[in-house]
Amino acid sequence: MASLSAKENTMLAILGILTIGPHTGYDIKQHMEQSTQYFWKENYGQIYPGLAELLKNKDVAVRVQRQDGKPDKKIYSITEQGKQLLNNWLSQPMEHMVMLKKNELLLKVFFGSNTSADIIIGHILDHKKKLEEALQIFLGLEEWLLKQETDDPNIKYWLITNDYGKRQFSSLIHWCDDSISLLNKSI
Amino acid sequence: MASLSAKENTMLAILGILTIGPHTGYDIKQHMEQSTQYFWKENYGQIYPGLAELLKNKDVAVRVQRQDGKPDKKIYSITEQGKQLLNNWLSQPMEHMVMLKKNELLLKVFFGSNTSADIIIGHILDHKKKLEEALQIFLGLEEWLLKQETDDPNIKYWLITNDYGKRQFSSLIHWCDDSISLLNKSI
DNA sequence: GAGTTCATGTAACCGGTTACATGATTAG
DNA sequence: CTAATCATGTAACCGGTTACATGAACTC
Repeated sequence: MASLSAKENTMLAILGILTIGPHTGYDIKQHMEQSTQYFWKENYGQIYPGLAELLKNKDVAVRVQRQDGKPDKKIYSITEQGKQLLNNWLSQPMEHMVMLKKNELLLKVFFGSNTSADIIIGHILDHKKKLEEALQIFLGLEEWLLKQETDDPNIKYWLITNDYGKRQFSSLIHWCDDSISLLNKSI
Repeated sequence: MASLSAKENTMLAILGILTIGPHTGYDIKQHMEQSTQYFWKENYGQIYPGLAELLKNKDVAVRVQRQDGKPDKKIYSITEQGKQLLNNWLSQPMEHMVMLKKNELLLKVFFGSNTSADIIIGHILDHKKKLEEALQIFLGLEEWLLKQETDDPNIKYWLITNDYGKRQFSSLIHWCDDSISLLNKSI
């Protein structure tokens, strides 16, 4: 079980997807876009080299499926060793700080006194619209997850991660409303 | 008013800080760590080159203050042209998506079925502790802001950005509690 | 005909982070 | 005696994003 350093989390995210079932590199990206997209996403520039290194370390295995007209499919699956690696990573504590992503909206609001309140209100309204659209996706996903077989041990965890986004976005929609009325009051 | 491209937001963040008053590069970092740290932070590797380019474009001006024992202080202030640039940026719409930062905690929770519930509960508890500490900072900052002169037009905007963090973190603390009890139920 | 989907992969670019270099003063 | 603070700046590293290359099949 060689250490991974560097692109570590990328590779663990790939390994995680492979616990669900065998995937091609292409599939992995598609899968992430449907499930983990709002907190984790990789692009091909990371996935293909990541898979190559996982293969080199024997944490995954490949089966090549011939196709014509398209490049051959390389279907990857997780090995026992890969499962151990994932398991070890899962139990490792994280020293990540609680820090938000760089947020351009907040940067503009923070310096809002340098322009008119209406402009800031406009930005917040735009943001609210996007939050509401995103919230719909979480609600749709929740509904879908609740319909699935209850004996799949993943469902519980997937509902929890979905709930994280749901709550966060709901509270931010309220922030938009309250901030707008606060700014309107003082015009 | 030359276009900035690239490191654009970094430079606008610097310009924004300079609307509050003249600052050295060193001060700007300190200032960001106290005020915008949870949604915007730059390091010297960006601030010093950023200031150099802003100076080249005449969006800021410098005054050098001799010091002995330390490098001379370069005190930057925003020019009229810089104010126009900032103002223009403030009114520009953003096409940022609503997307969270890559979140290692959620990645582990998402793949939680590959380990024991206790381990995931442990991670969530660790996270909760950090959220609570961060929330205290927001509450402290809010208290301080409310004590300031009410005629400073910045205060209102700073309270709003602070509130963003406050709400987000509060709702996530609840998520921690609810997720833990959900995971405990099924052990 | 143009654009999207499937499917692989590489190369270049670009920005953010860390480490290094310098060096006096003050606090523990 | 060590570490932190003030104060500037550069260089190297590293990872993430975008674009490119290839090419058949299918949809609009």
